[in-house]
Amino acid sequence: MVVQTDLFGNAMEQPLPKPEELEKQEEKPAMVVDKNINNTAHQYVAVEGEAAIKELIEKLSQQPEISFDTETTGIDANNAELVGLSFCITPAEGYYVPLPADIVETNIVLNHFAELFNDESKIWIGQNIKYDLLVLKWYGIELKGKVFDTMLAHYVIESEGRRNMDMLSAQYLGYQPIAIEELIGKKGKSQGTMRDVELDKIKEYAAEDADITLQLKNVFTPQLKSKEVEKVFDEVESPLVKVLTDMEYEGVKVDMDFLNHYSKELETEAKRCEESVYSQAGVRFNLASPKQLGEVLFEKLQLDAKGRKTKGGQYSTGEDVLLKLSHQNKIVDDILGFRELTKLKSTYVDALPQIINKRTGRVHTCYGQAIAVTGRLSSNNPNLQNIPVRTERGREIRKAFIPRDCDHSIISADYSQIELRIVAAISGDPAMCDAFKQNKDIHTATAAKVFNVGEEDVTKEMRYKAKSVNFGIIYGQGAFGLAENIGVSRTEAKEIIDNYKKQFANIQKYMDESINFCRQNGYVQTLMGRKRWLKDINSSNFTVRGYAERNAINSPIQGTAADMIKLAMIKIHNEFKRQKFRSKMVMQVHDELVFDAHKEEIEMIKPIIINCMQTALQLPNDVPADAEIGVGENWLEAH
DNA sequence: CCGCCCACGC
DNA sequence: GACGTACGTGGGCGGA
Repeated sequence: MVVQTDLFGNAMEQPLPKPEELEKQEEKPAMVVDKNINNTAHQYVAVEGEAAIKELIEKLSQQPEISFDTETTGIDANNAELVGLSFCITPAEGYYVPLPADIVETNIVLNHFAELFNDESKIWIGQNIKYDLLVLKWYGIELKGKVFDTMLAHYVIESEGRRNMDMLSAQYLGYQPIAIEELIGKKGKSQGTMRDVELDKIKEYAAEDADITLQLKNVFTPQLKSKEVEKVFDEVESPLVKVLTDMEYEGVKVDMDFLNHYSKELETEAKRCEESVYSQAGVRFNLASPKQLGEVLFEKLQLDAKGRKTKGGQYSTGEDVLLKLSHQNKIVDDILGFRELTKLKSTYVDALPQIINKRTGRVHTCYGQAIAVTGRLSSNNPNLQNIPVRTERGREIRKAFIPRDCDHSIISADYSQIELRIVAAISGDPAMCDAFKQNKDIHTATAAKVFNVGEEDVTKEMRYKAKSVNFGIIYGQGAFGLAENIGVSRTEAKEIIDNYKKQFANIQKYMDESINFCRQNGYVQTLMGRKRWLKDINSSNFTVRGYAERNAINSPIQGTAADMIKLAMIKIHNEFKRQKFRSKMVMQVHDELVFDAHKEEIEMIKPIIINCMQTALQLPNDVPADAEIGVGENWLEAH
């Protein structure tokens, strides 16, 4: 890379691109993609009429494993209509069952499949099968057997990168599938739906999908074994699919009136901040534009001669930069106020009501199960994993997440300090393990060690600093970052860190071992054997290697926490089903689970939730996992 | 339409 | 002297 320097050869203050952007070249196995539907032998059959359908079902019922796919009218599973089903049990042979637009007629056809779908011994193979399960669930259909999701198989084999079917097919089969644009047109307003595609075309497309999925399954199965990721695939990701399907189906109720009211309040306050900024600046501009704001602050008002620049060449106007200017000019308070208020309004308060499902009056997030490289879930439409909690005005938004009716309450259960407990357990550090076994406040215990005082003499300041160090440890933070974070000199920060490493010697050892393991094996892994491959771990580039090293430290910690809560979710889901509770698990926020709980069941499910969370995954060195639980009439109250 | 900047969570 | 805290999603801006 080229380092930007000034006239004297000094590096300029300019953030570097993220290390992963530096070495973009992908080292994908070069497979020639020369196959497609036109040059590949195949037999795809449209199956219509009761007799033919029953004959197909008879054939399918003989098979232990069935690849299948749904064709629908849209990508939102909570609103999509079924257009057809495709099946494949032998490569290059596929079946497509069209379903009529008339819902009554469709249900008649689907009824024929009831017995097949109810067969607990079947394994259903799909690509992103959660989508299909969710669509079917809206039709009252539940597949009782196990699932094999090729997307999830690829996720545990290689957690980085994208994995849509077209890419997987090209990369692993050398086969270019029919593009969906050929059927419904290019993305945009004029795009049609699968409902309008003539049978001959949709038959080829749909059956091809099921066929490719089966072939991918055959490629991935031996790789799961050779890469030794069967455990996390079989015990974590595969059983989680149905849990997430049910959670997405349930959704969560959102108080629209509350949000609409709150929106007006935020509007008024934001306006006041905005006007105040303009009058202080002596000029009107678009305050929502960082570019314009930067010019006003650093050129017109001359707030700071050496304003930091972003990599786009603009003045940086992030919160940390502005806070350092706040002593120079009171305008900063109003700018930050405006930022907070408009962020809350546009991203949450105004967005959530728009995304409420008309059928259910609830929001149905979609969990990404094969996105985050560490093994965490992601959430979108809406993202329920970044609902504000830090500020007073932000927290208010949590009041909008409410139980389904007055017979229900919200329960929230969260792991306490789970990542630090994992650090203690994996490193086997005796001081830290003991602190958790004795259920001490970990940051106070850390502070006592680092500052060499009795626990009863730990001040708020010391605890705060120790908490920052603990946090930094998880992310492989250095002295610079710590100093920046807690507002001390780099020298003092370095002293704190050095003392920390002395007091918790095994943690340093763990970090070194993690990096060494990665250097030798090319990957790091979680307790469940979830792997992350770090190709840059031996890079000669300091920045690139440092990034990989931090990931080598952080990924097993964050990933083990992800394994643990996923296992807890599976346990809880199974137990709720077994006992036929009306209460439902409705959200996951990394270390927290939220329930729409029937009031009559609260006292029964509370110990079940806590117990499942605490025992989901036994940590080494007998470090206990601890979970806290609360009940309320909204998400904020339950916390 | 897409990249950038910023900000929210854990 | 450089380096500079992990993982995500999304809104608004501004240029193509």
